[in-house]
Amino acid sequence: MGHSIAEAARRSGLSIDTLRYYERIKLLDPPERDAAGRRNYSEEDLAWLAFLTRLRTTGMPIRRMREYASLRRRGTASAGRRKAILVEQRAVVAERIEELRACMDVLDYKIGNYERIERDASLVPREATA
Amino acid sequence: MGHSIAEAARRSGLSIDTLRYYERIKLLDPPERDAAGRRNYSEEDLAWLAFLTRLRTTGMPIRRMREYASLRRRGTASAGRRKAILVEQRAVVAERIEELRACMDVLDYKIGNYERIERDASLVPREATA
DNA sequence: GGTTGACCTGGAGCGCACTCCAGGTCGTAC
DNA sequence: GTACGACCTGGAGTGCGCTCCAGGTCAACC
Repeated sequence: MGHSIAEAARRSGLSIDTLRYYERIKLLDPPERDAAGRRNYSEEDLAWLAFLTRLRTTGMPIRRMREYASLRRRGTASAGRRKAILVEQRAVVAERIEELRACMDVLDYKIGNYERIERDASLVPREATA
Repeated sequence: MGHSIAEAARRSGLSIDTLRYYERIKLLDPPERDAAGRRNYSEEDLAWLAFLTRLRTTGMPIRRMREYASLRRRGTASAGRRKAILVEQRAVVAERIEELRACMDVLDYKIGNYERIERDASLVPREATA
């Protein structure tokens, strides 16, 4: 019923190697194994994986994700600490978005400059041939 | 008149080591030197450096920045190629912002869950003592 | 029963972007 | 004239997040 590592990789967008690596470093709890010792990921495993990849996308370092993962293992008592981590990360993301927006403005300005150069370049011949 | 490496570092927010490293890998043209062989950064050097750090903030890999830097050295003829790089990077940034926004929604959802847990936790005792 | 292919393990290797270090040279302040 | 601090060089080292590899097991299909 569960999912092979190949399928978990496909669904999460991570490589098979990365899945095993995440398990080694305790980001992922070891999934069930079938009779032959092959990993068998549950839907819950995949949901957790999906959340991890979100955290990764926000730029959260693995160290911090491990901290979150270990708190999760401790159950409800750690909910406050976990929430604090997410709230902090939310602030990090908000700031990052602002940074990127500022950089985008600079890019737009520079791109505008290049467009002006192009217009000038196409103007000169026109004047020359007028 | 120029700026020492310490001051260039302070103004750019990079470390002295990073400035020398950028020069080694040809991101930065070698600045002037004073009589004693010490680097002397011009305003123009600092402006270029400021732009580089913007590109870095957008997540552009050094490899690509080097490409841009080398085009710049070739002068006006390379303007089209340089513009193309910036336009592409603009798209990268726009996409990244969208990704981050999506992740922020997930974070908000999760944070909301934790808040619900907190409310429930403070509700139970109230009911118990009622 | 042999081949194939997906999976397993432990461990080495890699690319990136720095960061640090040893050992040396200058110029200024005492 | 010497102590100090800022700078210099070439090269080694670091931390992160994977990624790859050798050598092996196992189940299924021909």
